[in-house]
Amino acid sequence: MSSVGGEHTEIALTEVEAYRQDDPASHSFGGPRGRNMIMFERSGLLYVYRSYGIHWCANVVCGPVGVGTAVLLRSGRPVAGRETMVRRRGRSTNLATGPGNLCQALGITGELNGTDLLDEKSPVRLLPGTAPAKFVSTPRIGISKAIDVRWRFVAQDAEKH
DNA sequence: ACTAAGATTACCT
DNA sequence: GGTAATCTTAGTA
Repeated sequence: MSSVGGEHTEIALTEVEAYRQDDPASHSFGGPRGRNMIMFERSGLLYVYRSYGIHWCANVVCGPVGVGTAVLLRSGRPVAGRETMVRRRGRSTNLATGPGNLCQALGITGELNGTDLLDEKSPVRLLPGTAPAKFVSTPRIGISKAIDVRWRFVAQDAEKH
Protein backbone atom coordinates (compact mmCIF):
# COMPACT_ATOMS: atom_id res chain seq x y z
CA MET A 1 0.00 0.00 0.00
CA SER A 2 0.96 3.64 -0.30
CA SER A 3 -0.15 6.86 1.38
CA VAL A 4 2.12 9.21 -0.55
CA GLY A 5 0.79 12.74 -0.52
CA GLY A 6 -1.79 11.78 2.11
CA GLU A 7 -3.79 9.80 -0.44
CA HIS A 8 -4.27 6.12 0.18
CA THR A 9 -3.68 3.71 -2.69
CA GLU A 10 -3.34 -0.03 -2.60
CA ILE A 11 -2.64 -2.75 -5.17
CA ALA A 12 -2.34 -6.54 -5.22
CA LEU A 13 0.85 -7.61 -6.98
CA THR A 14 0.35 -9.72 -10.09
CA GLU A 15 3.80 -9.70 -11.64
CA VAL A 16 7.32 -9.60 -10.20
CA GLU A 17 10.88 -10.39 -11.22
CA ALA A 18 13.77 -11.67 -9.10
CA TYR A 19 17.30 -10.25 -9.28
CA ARG A 20 20.31 -11.67 -7.48
CA GLN A 21 23.83 -10.38 -6.96
CA ASP A 22 25.37 -13.10 -9.15
CA ASP A 23 22.98 -12.12 -11.96
CA PRO A 24 24.66 -10.13 -14.78
CA ALA A 25 21.37 -8.35 -15.44
CA SER A 26 21.07 -7.13 -11.85
CA HIS A 27 22.08 -3.67 -10.67
CA SER A 28 23.76 -5.33 -7.69
CA PHE A 29 26.05 -7.40 -9.94
CA GLY A 30 29.67 -6.59 -9.07
CA GLY A 31 29.02 -5.36 -5.55
CA PRO A 32 27.55 -2.31 -3.81
CA ARG A 33 28.25 1.06 -5.38
CA GLY A 34 26.32 4.19 -6.13
CA ARG A 35 22.59 3.83 -6.53
CA ASN A 36 22.36 0.14 -5.64
CA MET A 37 23.57 0.56 -2.03
CA ILE A 38 20.05 -0.06 -0.77
CA MET A 39 20.03 -3.53 -2.30
CA PHE A 40 22.72 -4.57 0.16
CA GLU A 41 20.86 -3.32 3.21
CA ARG A 42 18.42 -5.39 5.24
CA SER A 43 15.32 -7.03 3.79
CA GLY A 44 12.09 -5.09 3.56
CA LEU A 45 13.54 -1.85 2.24
CA LEU A 46 12.34 -0.13 -0.91
CA TYR A 47 14.86 0.29 -3.74
CA VAL A 48 13.84 2.88 -6.35
CA TYR A 49 15.77 3.75 -9.49
CA ARG A 50 15.16 5.79 -12.62
CA SER A 51 14.70 3.95 -15.87
CA TYR A 52 15.46 5.49 -19.25
CA GLY A 53 15.56 8.86 -17.55
CA ILE A 54 11.77 8.97 -17.43
CA HIS A 55 10.26 6.31 -15.24
CA TRP A 56 10.64 5.10 -11.67
CA CYS A 57 10.92 1.40 -10.86
CA ALA A 58 10.36 -0.09 -7.39
CA ASN A 59 12.08 -3.13 -5.87
CA VAL A 60 11.80 -4.90 -2.54
CA VAL A 61 15.14 -5.81 -0.99
CA CYS A 62 14.93 -9.42 0.16
CA GLY A 63 18.41 -10.82 0.79
CA PRO A 64 20.49 -10.82 3.98
CA VAL A 65 22.54 -7.71 4.80
CA GLY A 66 25.55 -7.51 2.50
CA VAL A 67 23.98 -9.47 -0.36
CA GLY A 68 22.41 -7.55 -3.24
CA THR A 69 19.10 -9.29 -3.82
CA ALA A 70 15.80 -7.67 -4.73
CA VAL A 71 12.44 -8.27 -6.38
CA LEU A 72 11.22 -5.87 -9.08
CA LEU A 73 7.52 -4.98 -8.84
CA ARG A 74 6.25 -5.09 -12.42
CA SER A 75 2.44 -5.04 -12.23
CA GLY A 76 -0.45 -4.96 -9.82
CA ARG A 77 -4.25 -4.84 -9.64
CA PRO A 78 -5.88 -1.75 -8.04
CA VAL A 79 -7.47 -2.56 -4.67
CA ALA A 80 -8.04 0.86 -3.11
CA GLY A 81 -7.66 4.51 -4.09
CA ARG A 82 -8.58 3.87 -7.68
CA GLU A 83 -9.63 7.50 -8.24
CA THR A 84 -6.22 8.72 -7.12
CA MET A 85 -4.47 6.35 -9.50
CA VAL A 86 -6.68 7.37 -12.40
CA ARG A 87 -5.81 11.02 -11.75
CA ARG A 88 -2.08 10.30 -11.43
CA ARG A 89 -2.03 8.14 -14.55
CA GLY A 90 -4.41 10.23 -16.61
CA ARG A 91 -6.34 7.14 -17.70
CA SER A 92 -8.64 4.51 -16.22
CA THR A 93 -7.13 1.34 -17.66
CA ASN A 94 -3.82 -0.40 -17.07
CA LEU A 95 -3.42 1.62 -13.88
CA ALA A 96 -0.52 -0.39 -12.50
CA THR A 97 0.65 -2.60 -15.35
CA GLY A 98 4.35 -2.19 -15.98
CA PRO A 99 7.12 -1.12 -13.54
CA GLY A 100 6.99 2.58 -14.41
CA ASN A 101 3.20 2.69 -14.40
CA LEU A 102 3.01 0.90 -11.06
CA CYS A 103 5.24 3.51 -9.44
CA GLN A 104 3.26 6.35 -10.97
CA ALA A 105 -0.02 4.91 -9.72
CA LEU A 106 1.32 4.58 -6.17
CA GLY A 107 3.16 7.89 -6.23
CA ILE A 108 6.55 6.25 -5.72
CA THR A 109 9.56 8.42 -6.63
CA GLY A 110 13.30 8.44 -5.97
CA GLU A 111 12.67 10.31 -2.72
CA LEU A 112 11.27 7.09 -1.30
CA ASN A 113 14.44 5.11 -2.02
CA GLY A 114 15.38 3.25 1.17
CA THR A 115 11.92 3.41 2.74
CA ASP A 116 11.26 0.68 5.32
CA LEU A 117 8.29 -1.22 3.88
CA LEU A 118 7.66 -3.00 7.18
CA ASP A 119 7.45 0.17 9.31
CA GLU A 120 3.91 1.40 10.06
CA LYS A 121 5.11 5.01 9.88
CA SER A 122 6.39 4.67 6.29
CA PRO A 123 4.40 6.20 3.44
CA VAL A 124 4.82 2.99 1.44
CA ARG A 125 4.37 -0.40 3.03
CA LEU A 126 4.19 -4.09 2.17
CA LEU A 127 1.12 -5.84 3.55
CA PRO A 128 0.49 -9.57 3.88
CA GLY A 129 -1.80 -10.85 1.14
CA THR A 130 -3.06 -14.04 -0.38
CA ALA A 131 -0.69 -15.70 -2.83
CA PRO A 132 -2.14 -16.24 -6.31
CA ALA A 133 -3.61 -19.70 -6.75
CA LYS A 134 -1.72 -20.17 -9.98
CA PHE A 135 1.21 -18.40 -11.57
CA VAL A 136 3.61 -19.00 -14.40
CA SER A 137 7.33 -18.27 -14.67
CA THR A 138 8.78 -16.79 -17.85
CA PRO A 139 12.02 -15.18 -19.04
CA ARG A 140 12.47 -11.68 -17.74
CA ILE A 141 11.57 -8.62 -19.75
CA GLY A 142 13.55 -5.66 -20.98
CA ILE A 143 17.04 -7.01 -20.32
CA SER A 144 19.70 -8.51 -22.59
CA LYS A 145 21.64 -10.64 -20.13
CA ALA A 146 20.84 -13.92 -18.39
CA ILE A 147 17.54 -14.21 -20.22
CA ASP A 148 17.67 -17.98 -19.82
CA VAL A 149 16.65 -17.87 -16.16
CA ARG A 150 12.89 -17.74 -15.76
CA TRP A 151 12.57 -15.41 -12.79
CA ARG A 152 9.55 -13.45 -13.92
CA PHE A 153 6.43 -14.58 -12.11
CA VAL A 154 2.97 -13.69 -13.37
CA ALA A 155 -0.26 -14.45 -11.51
CA GLN A 156 -2.71 -16.38 -13.64
CA ASP A 157 -5.62 -14.24 -12.52
CA ALA A 158 -3.87 -11.06 -13.61
CA GLU A 159 -6.30 -8.89 -15.50
CA LYS A 160 -6.10 -5.52 -17.15
CA HIS A 161 -8.29 -2.98 -15.39
C1' DA B 1 35.37 15.01 -20.03
C1' DC B 2 32.70 12.25 -23.54
C1' DT B 3 29.93 8.52 -25.21
C1' DA B 4 26.97 4.62 -25.06
C1' DA B 5 23.45 1.76 -23.17
C1' DG B 6 19.61 0.77 -20.13
C1' DA B 7 15.05 -3.90 -15.20
C1' DT B 8 10.29 1.65 -20.11
C1' DT B 9 6.36 3.92 -21.92
C1' DA B 10 3.48 6.55 -25.05
C1' DC B 11 2.40 8.07 -29.39
C1' DC B 12 2.94 7.77 -34.42
C1' DT B 13 1.89 5.33 -38.90
C1' DG C 1 5.34 -2.34 -35.28
C1' DG C 2 8.67 1.36 -34.84
C1' DT C 3 10.64 5.25 -32.40
C1' DA C 4 11.29 9.42 -29.59
C1' DA C 5 11.71 11.19 -24.88
C1' DT C 6 15.27 11.87 -21.32
C1' DC C 7 18.74 10.96 -17.24
C1' DT C 8 21.86 8.16 -14.59
C1' DT C 9 25.66 5.04 -14.51
C1' DA C 10 29.67 2.83 -16.44
C1' DG C 11 33.40 2.56 -19.50
C1' DT C 12 36.99 4.88 -22.20
C1' DA C 13 40.40 8.78 -23.21
